[in-house]
Amino acid sequence: MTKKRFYITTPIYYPSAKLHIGHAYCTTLTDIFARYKRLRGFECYFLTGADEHGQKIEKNAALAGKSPQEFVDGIVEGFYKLWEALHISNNDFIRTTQERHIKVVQDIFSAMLEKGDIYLGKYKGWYCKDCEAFWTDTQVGEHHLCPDCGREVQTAEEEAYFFRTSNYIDKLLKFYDDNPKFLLPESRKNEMINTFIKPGLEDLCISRTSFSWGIPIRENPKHVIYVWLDALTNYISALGYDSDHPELFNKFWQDSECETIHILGADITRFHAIYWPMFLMSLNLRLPDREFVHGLLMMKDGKMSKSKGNVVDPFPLIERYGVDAVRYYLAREVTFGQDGAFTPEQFVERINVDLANSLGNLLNRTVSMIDKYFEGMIPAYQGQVTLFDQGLEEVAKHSIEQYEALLDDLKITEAIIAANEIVSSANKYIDQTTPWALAKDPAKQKDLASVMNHLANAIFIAGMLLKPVLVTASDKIFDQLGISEDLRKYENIYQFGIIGNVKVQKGEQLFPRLDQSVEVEAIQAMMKK
RNA sequence: CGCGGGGUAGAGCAGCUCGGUAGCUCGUCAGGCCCAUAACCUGAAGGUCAGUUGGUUCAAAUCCACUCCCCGCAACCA
Repeated sequence: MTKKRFYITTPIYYPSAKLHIGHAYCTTLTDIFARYKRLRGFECYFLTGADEHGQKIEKNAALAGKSPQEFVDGIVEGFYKLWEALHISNNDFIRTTQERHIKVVQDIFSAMLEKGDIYLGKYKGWYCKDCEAFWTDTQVGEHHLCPDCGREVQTAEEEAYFFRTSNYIDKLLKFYDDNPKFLLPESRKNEMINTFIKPGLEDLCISRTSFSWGIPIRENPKHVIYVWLDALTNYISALGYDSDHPELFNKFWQDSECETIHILGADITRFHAIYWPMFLMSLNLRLPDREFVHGLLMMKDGKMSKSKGNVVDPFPLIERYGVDAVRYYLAREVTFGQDGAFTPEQFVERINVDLANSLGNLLNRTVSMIDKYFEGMIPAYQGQVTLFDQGLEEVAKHSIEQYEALLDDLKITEAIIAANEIVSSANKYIDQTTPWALAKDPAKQKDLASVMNHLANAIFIAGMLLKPVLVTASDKIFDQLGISEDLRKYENIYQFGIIGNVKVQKGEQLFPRLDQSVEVEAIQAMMKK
């Protein structure tokens, strides 16, 4: 069942405005999974990117007095910076305006047209003359007003190409049945079937003539490809599908030994779970193994939106609290797969409780004691000496097992909780073994040595399990424990006691405790900007 | 009857898939410890799990039905 290679993707984000913490959420969680797989020695190809076409971009660019390309270039520059700040380890970044992508989309269109899966029809919708834009029923609302300019809209129709979904509905339903783990959480599958397929799936409109910022259709250049056939194709065009260099595509997409995983938000589930498999069927390509739908990070007063002025920009958070704290918060606070809310109070509390009080303080007190009692030298492992040694080792073993099973299943939040069990058990272990008392008794030196060794090893394991999240702090932990480069390998956590006979190197506090009221105010100030 | 998610101690959440002592973090109170980042450890108070609803069962937070309330989506805002 376990595959040896992984291909994991985020959606490609729309560069009509700056990214907010919701984008950071999705990308960070995907990154954690990619790093985890690589840490365990698997090849993992991680893709993210930008979806740069469409009317909204065309319009925003005009407003900014730029060409669409100049406009998106500027915004995408911000994407790069954010991913760099978050230490996102993507292997590639696809932009739908790149030549490598455009050609593939045009070829795919041609192939589907020839095959008869695409036909020319009429698109009917609400049209705003002033904005020269089509809108959907829900966008115009009961009063049929343009969501942009507020003027009244009229029904209108234009010539457009459609993808014939009827050819693939039965195949798709069978695919769902044959692959129960394709779409997770499972409730999403029912939603797809009940909401969209059962009532009668409409054909998908895939071209427009009302604007020009898009990939032109070769066979009929007054049309540009509209959204999803363009956007979804990124997952394979980035790998070199339909190019002179299909090596990555063969290795990470077509090879059944590679597990392909799309991470996406609930709002675009339909496109990924219904149309994308259909497109791939039409092209006779392999389908993704898993699509994982994550929840939305909401603000206390509802969904993040510019009009509410409650958008959280991740940059100042990273600047003030560090990349590890922000990544940790995103992964731990909200259960991956469910909706959650961002609040400054919870942000500060999470970091203080888990990172400062538990993990940071544990490292600090351990290193201090090793300094004090053994002149900085971690004693060698000598088996289970004190009454509590076995218990701690068992917790570590259990945590590792849990962590791996959960993370393999994309249960990232739960996996972190499993890793944290080692930390809290170690803190308790200190109180149980009372090393300061052992230190006063010459007959208890062996016990004391064992306690210090167990603590160092427990912290090593916790640090390793958290490494996909704490991209800089884990190495700082290992530095303080004096663990050499060649010992910093994931497989070493299976051998409790491997750390020993090395000199610790006390450093700065890993995560200084934050002042709740000061920091909450600071974050609130960031949100107002 | 559009679709989905949710209503569990003062706050924020887990548990519900596979029914059977209601768990975690913060806060509060009491104690311990002194290695440590006023951190760490122990204990206590506080909830009968939206519904003075119906059903299944020896037994329901957990399954079924109904009702009420909140949120998201509704065919380009992760």
